[in-house]
Amino acid sequence: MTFSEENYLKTIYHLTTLLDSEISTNAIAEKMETKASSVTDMLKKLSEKNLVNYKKYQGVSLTDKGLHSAKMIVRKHRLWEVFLVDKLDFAWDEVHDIAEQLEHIKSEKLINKLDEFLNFPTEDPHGDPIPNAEGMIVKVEKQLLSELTEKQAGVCVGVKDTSSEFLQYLDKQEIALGSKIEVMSKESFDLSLKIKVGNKELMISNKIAANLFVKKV
Amino acid sequence: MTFSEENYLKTIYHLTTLLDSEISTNAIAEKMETKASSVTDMLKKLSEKNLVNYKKYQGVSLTDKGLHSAKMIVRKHRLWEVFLVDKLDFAWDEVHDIAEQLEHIKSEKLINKLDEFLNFPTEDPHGDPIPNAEGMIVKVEKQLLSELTEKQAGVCVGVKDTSSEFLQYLDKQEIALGSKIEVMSKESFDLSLKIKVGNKELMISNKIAANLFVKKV
DNA sequence: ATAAATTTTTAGACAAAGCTAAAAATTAAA
DNA sequence: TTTAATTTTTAGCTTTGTCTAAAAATTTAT
Ligand SMILES: [Mn+2]
Ligand SMILES: [Mn+2]
Ligand SMILES: [Mn+2]
Ligand SMILES: [Mn+2]
Repeated sequence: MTFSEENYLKTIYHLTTLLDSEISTNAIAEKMETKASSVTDMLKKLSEKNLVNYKKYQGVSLTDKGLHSAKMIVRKHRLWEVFLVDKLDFAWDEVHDIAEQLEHIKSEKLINKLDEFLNFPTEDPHGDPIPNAEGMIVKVEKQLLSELTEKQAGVCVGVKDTSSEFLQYLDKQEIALGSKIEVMSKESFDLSLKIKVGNKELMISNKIAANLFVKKV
Repeated sequence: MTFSEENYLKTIYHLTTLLDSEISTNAIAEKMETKASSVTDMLKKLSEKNLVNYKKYQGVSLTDKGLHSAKMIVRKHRLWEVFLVDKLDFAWDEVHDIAEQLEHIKSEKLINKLDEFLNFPTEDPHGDPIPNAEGMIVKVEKQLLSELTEKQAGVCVGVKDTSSEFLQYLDKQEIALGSKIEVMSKESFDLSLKIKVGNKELMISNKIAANLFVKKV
């Protein structure tokens, strides 16, 4: 499988986890910053290899084989991110681009030994689940901070947006995975929140809250 | 730089360390198991980018820029090999193919952090030197076991042939980097050797001896 | 239900990197 | 020093993945 094929499969997989339905050509093109015509070409190729179910004009979905391949790529991506953060001491906002390259290294033995070396982590540095060697994923129940109501509290367990800007904002506010966050009050006008992290209080916009996953406590 | 360009540079570098002179198109083609015509195409491209000095029909050599790039690729290859053996517990005959992939990952920060994580090794699992971040190489004086005469002894410090077959043969005979090897006698007819490793004596062909580097003691 | 807007596919081109076959240059042999 | 053998380059073709522009299908609006 080429890097390009792998990137398409991964994109289709990610889009599927957001909207569980047939994925449109345009959605793929937008996410991959490429042209719809290129996507169509690739969908034909992936369909030929039985990695996707594709009927023209009807969108596309992953076959069992395609789903498994996609999960193995995601597994590699996230395990390498754990390696970079835990072992090489990278910050959580620096690892994605490198993992985009490392996820294409082909060696089952390598990834399984890496998994063992890292002590079989179930989540990556951004709180995303890591599929195991069989493709099984441990689902952690979590919700967006923006869904909590006043006086509710939760532990930060993940981020939706993984951009450097957002992650660095969280660093600046000393919000990390594991931080306990309490909703002090909610402004009905713009849905902004006053929250308490540790013993500090701060105001965050709804946009921030809608990109932080918490587990209610 | 593409994977392909990097592989050509690395090959030219390796050939240069063997025969310090202009490298021929055919030599490159043979080593890379490709066609001479493909090599010519690539040499033009590398020359255009000022990575090699190329005059047609006159062979090729690396420019300073090309030499540095080649060394950085070799550095990555060998550091990843150390990682695989020391941290992930791979055998020394299993790591080359994986390192062939990993050497193309682009991130200076990654390779320098890996270097630190591994404690700045100067040699890879096969005894080959690892260029530092500036491209400097610590040369260890070593010679082939086949060059020793009767009664001389040395410590095994490297292998010339790094094929799985050869490395596994050494494993079977319990010869590893660091093993002390003593030449008991040498057969003048075929240059085969009777050697002592640890407290075991064994016979080895000249071909074996000509692929083992030792440091005289 | 028809027209307009949007999405998706097709057709045709291009760059990268490889190949084969033929031509040109160099090197070795007679 | 010619001729023969070898090496290297050129010319032309193929595949992969991309693009633009135009055509076709689908969806939305009137
Ligand atoms: Mn990532
Ligand atoms: Mn991640
Ligand atoms: Mn190697
Ligand atoms: Mn090596």
